[in-house]
Amino acid sequence: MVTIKDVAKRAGVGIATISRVINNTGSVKPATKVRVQKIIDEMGYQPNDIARQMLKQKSNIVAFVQPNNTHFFFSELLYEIEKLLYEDNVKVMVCNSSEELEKEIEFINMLQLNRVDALILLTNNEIQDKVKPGMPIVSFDRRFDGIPFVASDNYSGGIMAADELYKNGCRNMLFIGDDAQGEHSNIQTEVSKRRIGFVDRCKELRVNEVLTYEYPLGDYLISPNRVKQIIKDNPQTDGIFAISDAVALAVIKELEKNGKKVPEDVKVIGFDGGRSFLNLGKRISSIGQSPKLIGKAIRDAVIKQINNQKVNDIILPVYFSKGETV
Amino acid sequence: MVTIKDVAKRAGVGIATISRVINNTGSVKPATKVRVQKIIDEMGYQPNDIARQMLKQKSNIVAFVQPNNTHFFFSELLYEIEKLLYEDNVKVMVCNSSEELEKEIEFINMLQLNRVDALILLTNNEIQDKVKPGMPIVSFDRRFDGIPFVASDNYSGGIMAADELYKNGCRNMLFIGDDAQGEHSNIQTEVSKRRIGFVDRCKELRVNEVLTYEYPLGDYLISPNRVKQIIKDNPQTDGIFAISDAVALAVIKELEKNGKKVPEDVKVIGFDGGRSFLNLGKRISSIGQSPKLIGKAIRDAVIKQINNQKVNDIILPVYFSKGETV
DNA sequence: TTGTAGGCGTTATCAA
DNA sequence: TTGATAACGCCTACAA
Repeated sequence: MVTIKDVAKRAGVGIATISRVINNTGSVKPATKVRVQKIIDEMGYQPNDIARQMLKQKSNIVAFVQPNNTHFFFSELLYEIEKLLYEDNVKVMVCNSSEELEKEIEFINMLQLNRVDALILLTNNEIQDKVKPGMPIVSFDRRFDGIPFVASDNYSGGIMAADELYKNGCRNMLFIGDDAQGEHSNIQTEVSKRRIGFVDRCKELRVNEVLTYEYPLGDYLISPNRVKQIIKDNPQTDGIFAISDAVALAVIKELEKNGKKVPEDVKVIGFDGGRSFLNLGKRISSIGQSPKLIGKAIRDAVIKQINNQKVNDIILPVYFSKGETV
Repeated sequence: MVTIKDVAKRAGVGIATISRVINNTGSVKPATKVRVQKIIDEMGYQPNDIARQMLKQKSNIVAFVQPNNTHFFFSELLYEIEKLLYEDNVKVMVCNSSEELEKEIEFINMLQLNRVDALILLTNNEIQDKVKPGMPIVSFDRRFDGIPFVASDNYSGGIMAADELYKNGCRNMLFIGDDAQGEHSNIQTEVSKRRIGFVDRCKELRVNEVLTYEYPLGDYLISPNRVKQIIKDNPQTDGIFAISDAVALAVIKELEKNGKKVPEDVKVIGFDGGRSFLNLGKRISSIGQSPKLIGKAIRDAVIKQINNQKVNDIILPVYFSKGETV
């Protein structure tokens, strides 16, 4: 490896001069500058980033901690964030937790180790006591004391879903989602507001009934058997709001397998925007959230955290994306 | 930040002793060890990783350079690799090139900067002169002089596709893929072997004709208009092999929109394994490649590179995944 | 305009 | 069994 010393020796100047040239700081005699630059180019010298990190005690790396990078929405979000942070010369480290608490803790610990400057955290686990106020963390879709967070307006999304179904004639509503957002769970993510908004609005609309089904966490894709049973138990249901597009998909498939037509007999709305489908069938109707907006908000929050500036929580708008299942 | 010096001072010993305790190296009197450990715990001391990197001149980070992390197969691959490298205490940095040459060059330059120890490279650009032999790079699906590479057995995949279509009665074959793999392109990726294997086999099978259509690179999803034209121009076609599942999807949709039934009138096979579809329609038939196998091969190659060991090129088997489009 | 030297937080070598 | 010290490569006062 060629170091700043090597260049200095060859150029017959002190290392400070080399430093001044590569960083374009201080004052250097133009002639010297040119000569040094030429030698730098000849030798192919590039300053060692680790040494710079050492000095600043900053890695210029941010960890993106998520359950699984193959979930399409996370991929979209990661894509936007990486693109934005590239402009800030901040790199993104992917960290898949597989929902495992221990892995999450290890990833968070990278902050103490100075391995990363900040953390973008997507988790469903109960780790409030691991994320101490003041840590350079941005949480998505989940509130922790003292940690800035970014989320979609899930509550409005729930309302929107109820309105759309109602507008299209549904009167027997059903919500289906996972237990992390359950009424009885002690974990309360922002995502639970999808259900709450939906139920609140259904009540206002005075629909005949509103059922909520919740399944154990970890089952990202609800099991077909469970769905089948729900359908069987509730033959009168004509409008379903699913907590995600993936769940909506499972529900629609099972409905059709059991002789119900979508949207004729039952209308279904998912959540995320219906983009996750390289799809040969009908397009799913969905409450959409924008990776671009969210990515921008997270990027801004991360940069502010790194610069020790105050960060405010941010809630971003959602929209209805009409497909063919309503 | 609490440093090794702070601990040493508090413990009334030299920093070397603290170092020995945290690394469990050298010899330390048991009593001292216990006492020091207690102080470490009390102070919440954790060794600064940047300082360690400084000393070893190693970051324990690998860059995963890809066109776009929302492509499902890349996501799957990244997932496997991250999981494996986690066990080696090596982190993965996501780098989206968006197929831009300049970004790829910048990412490759992170090796010189010591920002990453190695690079996993997925590219369609002509950058042979940027990846010099000996650089700690592992290339996927693309050969570069002096750079170890990993790929699926694309040629066999092409043969498999031809065989499956033939077996199911197709006699008028068509291949559709992008130009990076084109006969006339000067860029030759391993992926082009899908077409070559397909065409070779079709000739052996003496089918009536084999057409190959190729569209400009960058169009990951071929445009519907182009597909429509191809279909219109070739009404006799009864078997199509698409270079990817995404392209197969576009083709099938357009076929059905134009009154052709799949698989009754035309059979279609894609490439990647048909897993990328959270799908409401028929499952796509596809030549599959295994992210697990490929991930393992890449991880091994990366670790060997970091340890300056010789790495051999690796070709991994593909398989036929039957869906409902053949 | 330039060079010298100190320091960032470790680990490793060498004496004691 | 220990501690002082010299790296690792860079930036930045401070002095010249």
